Amino acid sequence: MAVMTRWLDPDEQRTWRAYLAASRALMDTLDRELQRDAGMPHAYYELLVVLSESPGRRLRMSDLAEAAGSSRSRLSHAVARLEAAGWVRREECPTDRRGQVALLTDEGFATLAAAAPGHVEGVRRNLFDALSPAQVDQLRRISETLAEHLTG
Amino acid sequence: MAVMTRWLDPDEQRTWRAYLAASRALMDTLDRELQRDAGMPHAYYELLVVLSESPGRRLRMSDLAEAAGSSRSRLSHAVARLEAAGWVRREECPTDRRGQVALLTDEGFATLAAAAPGHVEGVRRNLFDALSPAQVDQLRRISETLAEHLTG
DNA sequence: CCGAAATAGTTGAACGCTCAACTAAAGCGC
DNA sequence: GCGCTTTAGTTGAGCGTTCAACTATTTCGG
Repeated sequence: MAVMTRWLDPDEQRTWRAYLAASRALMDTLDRELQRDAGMPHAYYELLVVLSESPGRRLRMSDLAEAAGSSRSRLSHAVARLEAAGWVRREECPTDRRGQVALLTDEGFATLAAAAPGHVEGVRRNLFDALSPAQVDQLRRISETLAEHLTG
Repeated sequence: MAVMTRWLDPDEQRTWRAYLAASRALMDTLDRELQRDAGMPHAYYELLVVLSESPGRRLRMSDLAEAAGSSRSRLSHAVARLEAAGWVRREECPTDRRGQVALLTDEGFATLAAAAPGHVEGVRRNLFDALSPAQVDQLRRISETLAEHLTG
């Protein structure tokens, strides 16, 4: 059964290629800055942010994985690294003996607090400074739609 | 010298988090699909696309790196893999004895041709189908601005 | 020309992610 | 209560990327 491929039209092509170039450049830049200034990749920074905003600075592994859009395996490996760095600790979950709770340490919080200003500056410089307020609004709507479409 | 951090306002926060969630979900999905259907990550697919569109299906390593937004090191490793898979060959550059030319093989072209319809469908399903034509246009302008801002 | 600096590309180690396989504990059906 | 299935999380192998160090060639200043 030969189904015709709906190829991308020229506008879609341009959009897709520009999107790829921009998002790769943006994430590469932020990742490099964060690695240089805080000694961690952006994905780890995000985990610390989520933990820092959770009540008691702690979260079940599954909840942390979901909040960060991470697979369980990825999170296990990541938390192992973060624990080795002294930024996160694991504790047994009191209500489910299968469970583990990841907990941001004071040292982890301090590291995050030290890294945050530089990182926010980076996000500003590399993303928001280049866009008009209207474009920021458009990007928010587009991203929320896509996130919903992809994960919801 | 204490410089106040220009923190993100709530709208920027929302935008940034939605963008992160969406772009990660999108690339993860496309990467998984391409790995499953074509046995290669998205980054390698992009390299084959660039080569397939170049005159003689060949490009200097540096030019390929730039066209794909890749570091030289990344490209060296990638081309080594692609060569082992039989999809790319390396040749000496006739005009510069330091240089190498990467060349898409017939087998590489066939693999790309086989993978393309499924991948394009994936891009459509996961990206364009969720957006209105106006949003596609907005995303194109935003991405082109950002790509320019980040690399230009 | 000649030496210094720039450019092209590769390499290996360290690290992060994916995938599949695994252990252990809940939950569910009857 | 007793299996069966589902859920929580970990593990190790394999792969892709980064970074710094390295070789080889070319370019440029004088």
